[in-house]
Amino acid sequence: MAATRRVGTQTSGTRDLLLDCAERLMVEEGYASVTYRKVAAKAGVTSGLVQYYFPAIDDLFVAGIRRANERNLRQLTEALEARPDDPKRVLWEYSRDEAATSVMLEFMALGNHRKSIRSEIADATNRVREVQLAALTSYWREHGNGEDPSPAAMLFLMTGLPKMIQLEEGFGILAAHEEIVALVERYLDSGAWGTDRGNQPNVKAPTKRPRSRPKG
Amino acid sequence: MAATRRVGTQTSGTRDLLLDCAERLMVEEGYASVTYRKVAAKAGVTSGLVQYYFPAIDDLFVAGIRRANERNLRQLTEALEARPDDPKRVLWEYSRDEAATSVMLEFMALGNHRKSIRSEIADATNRVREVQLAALTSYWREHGNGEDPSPAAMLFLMTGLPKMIQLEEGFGILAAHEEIVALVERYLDSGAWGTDRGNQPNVKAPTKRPRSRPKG
DNA sequence: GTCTATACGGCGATAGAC
DNA sequence: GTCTATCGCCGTATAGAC
Repeated sequence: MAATRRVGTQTSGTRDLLLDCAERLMVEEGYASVTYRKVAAKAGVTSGLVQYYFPAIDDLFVAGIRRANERNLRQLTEALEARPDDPKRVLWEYSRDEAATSVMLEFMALGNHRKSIRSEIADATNRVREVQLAALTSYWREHGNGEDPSPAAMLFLMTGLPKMIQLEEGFGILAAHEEIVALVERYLDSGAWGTDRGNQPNVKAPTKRPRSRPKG
Repeated sequence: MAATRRVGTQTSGTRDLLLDCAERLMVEEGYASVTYRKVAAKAGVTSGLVQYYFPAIDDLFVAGIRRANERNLRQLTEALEARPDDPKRVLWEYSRDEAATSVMLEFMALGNHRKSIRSEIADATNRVREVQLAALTSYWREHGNGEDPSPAAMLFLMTGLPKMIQLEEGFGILAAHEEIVALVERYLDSGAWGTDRGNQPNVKAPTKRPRSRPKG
């Protein structure tokens, strides 16, 4: 509601500038440093002006989540289209991107007790999930063998495990993360869950995961 | 360091009272409501007195994490001793406890940008993990068949999946949570990962998971 | 050792001046 | 559209009463 509000001209460069500054502050110092006063200082304006565009501080976060999610959706779609032969590997690698996950975890932490942010994250996640599930499902219809986990379960594993691993690693929690990763990658390489073709592990992709997805 | 500080007599009832009030505030309203002034009001003392026992607000959280972790460790040990025939099921059910997980997630959110809290959580988690891994490992030595995931990997799955599920559910993220749960429980019932005995799914435990572990 | 009183700067939010 | 002034709450520091 308030989140949808758009103050100023639609072409307002100021608004985008403020979002850029807020996003950089968030990445560099965490959400606790995203305050009206600090965003204003970074953008070279007064804090009142920031409040003009984002009447409540959560409006700023919600707008940031939306913008970042649009970026992610675009990138995900491209990655899926570029590699239609193995969507589950695409999702696994997509979810293992560190920058994007750390920002998502940051937002989740922030949303833990801020209703408007929490539901914005749910919406964003569900939109991404829709695309992911569609890709897995259509692949499953052609190649699935009826015994393995369903597309929805596969999706949870391919996207949930990397997030859990990164969450724990960020805290310094010891766990068999490398072993889990190796386990999944062996599974992906085996071509399981879609067995009518050999499913070579990599046509051209290296064995290393990407590390450079934009941080939003 | 500052966290180790102990002001007042060791038997100070005031200190424990303050920790109780802080914990209740945390559960009822979230960590954002755990402030010197609110804890003091709840305990019927001045905020200065709270500061006397916990010079920085994070000291209060750290002390709370420690106390809660001791409770959890005690309960986990009892549960493992009561059911030595299937430690992985004990860990699965232990990790599916909602109250304990939600408080842990609360602390993780809090620790996301508070160094002293983050490392206290890591310590607490690793201490619990040590006990869990020891139980799984000794079971694995007697019953394992050498092909399935290692004890450490099994531990990550049995404890990590429930946390991920609860994290997502708390946000309203749609995912195949029920299917994953069913999948794991079918796996547990099958007696896999320790196949020399039939491993009846339940000797006396009901199929429902516990819901009442103390919230720390 | 325990506890109170007070002050300071930073925060989100609001009302209103230009 | 832009910016200022002000409010109440926050964590923290300190001085001192009992």
